[in-house]
Amino acid sequence: MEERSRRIVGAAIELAEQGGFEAVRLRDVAAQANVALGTLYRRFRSKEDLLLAALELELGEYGRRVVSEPPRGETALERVNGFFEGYTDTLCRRPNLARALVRAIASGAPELTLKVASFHASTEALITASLRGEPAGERSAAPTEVERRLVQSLLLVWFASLTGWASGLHERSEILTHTRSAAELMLAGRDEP
Amino acid sequence: MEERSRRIVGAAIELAEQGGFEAVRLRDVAAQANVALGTLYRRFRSKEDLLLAALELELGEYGRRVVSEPPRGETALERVNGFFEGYTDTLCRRPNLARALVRAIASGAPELTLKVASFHASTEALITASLRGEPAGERSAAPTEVERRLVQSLLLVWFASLTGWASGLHERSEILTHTRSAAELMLAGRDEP
DNA sequence: CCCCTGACTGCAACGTGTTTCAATCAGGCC
DNA sequence: GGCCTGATTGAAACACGTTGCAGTCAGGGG
Repeated sequence: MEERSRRIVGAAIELAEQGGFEAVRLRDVAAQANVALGTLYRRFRSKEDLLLAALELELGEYGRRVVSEPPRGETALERVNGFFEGYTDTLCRRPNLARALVRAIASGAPELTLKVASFHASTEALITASLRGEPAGERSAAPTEVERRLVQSLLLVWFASLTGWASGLHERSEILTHTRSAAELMLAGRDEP
Repeated sequence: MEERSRRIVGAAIELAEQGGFEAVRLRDVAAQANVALGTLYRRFRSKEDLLLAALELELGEYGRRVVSEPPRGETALERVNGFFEGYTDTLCRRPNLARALVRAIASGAPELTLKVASFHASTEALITASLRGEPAGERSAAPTEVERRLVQSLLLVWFASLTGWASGLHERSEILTHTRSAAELMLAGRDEP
């Protein structure tokens, strides 16, 4: 990402961290990034688009680490739980920011579809890697049908629970409770290689 | 619901049906319901609140039917699938409207927390009734721990997939594919009474 | 019948996301 | 150096959710 864009995203992150979604007033973002409003709109299609870029920035680093070195653990269940724990913590460490980002990704604005899809896709890759306990990459085997369904279901549970937390439905800890409990139900009695 | 409120919600539904979330301009809603804008705001706290009321109106009838007479089927899996099929069809029959309602419920506006929680709670009751194949009510036994987790996970999968559909991530049919596949994974090998 | 209260109305105003536009600037190319 | 192109700026304007307010109305209690 180019320096000017990074500055804009950085400003958005700072504002979101302090006051959540509503505090990210685009005039303020532009001002804080020393940029005209028009420039912001040349680089980001909307407020949600900007926050989605922030989301990638926030989780990208962690994601790259997991791809090359998935969580350790004896069983698939432990590894998957470990992954979600780290992923969720990374995101939710700064709650105001996290809520703002989640709100953006859940907003359903049609111009975001592609970016949201790619976020989901890369999260699925991370879950798959954790499930298997081996790095993701060109050389890893394509997921089996069961793996795909499992991973998809886990992603959906995690994501719905995350948005539930973001809108005040439950505590942060329940994001993991929900995900864990789904993982247990689906992995019960499944063989380990 | 009082007649005037119903008229307002009705107007919102009509507009949403035609042009989705953005077409629900509150000035238009008020005009079409023959009501002043202030009246609308006396009765609904926000646009999302109004659409949430519309959601209840849309699904309430179907929900009441399911509570008293859950889907038939030999296995829990069949019954649960049957429920989600009906529930999803009822909602998604008018796609523009459905997308608008889903967008409202997923918006994460803090003033909606209570209503959203109650929507989730009643949906959980419907899933539980379908799982068991018996009517819900005062007299039914409290759910076991496993039932609770199962139902919760299914709700989350369905809900996340619904919002995914609403924001253009995938086809309507995949909402059921996802839910079914999670249900199969979680119900595999579970005993039937 | 009169009054009181609470809802309703019409309208103006505000805030913020988004768009537009003319003027300016920067940097590569001749 | 002069020029062309595309990005940037500053500022104004628009759309729509939301709020505030002064005036009106309805209907129930005295």
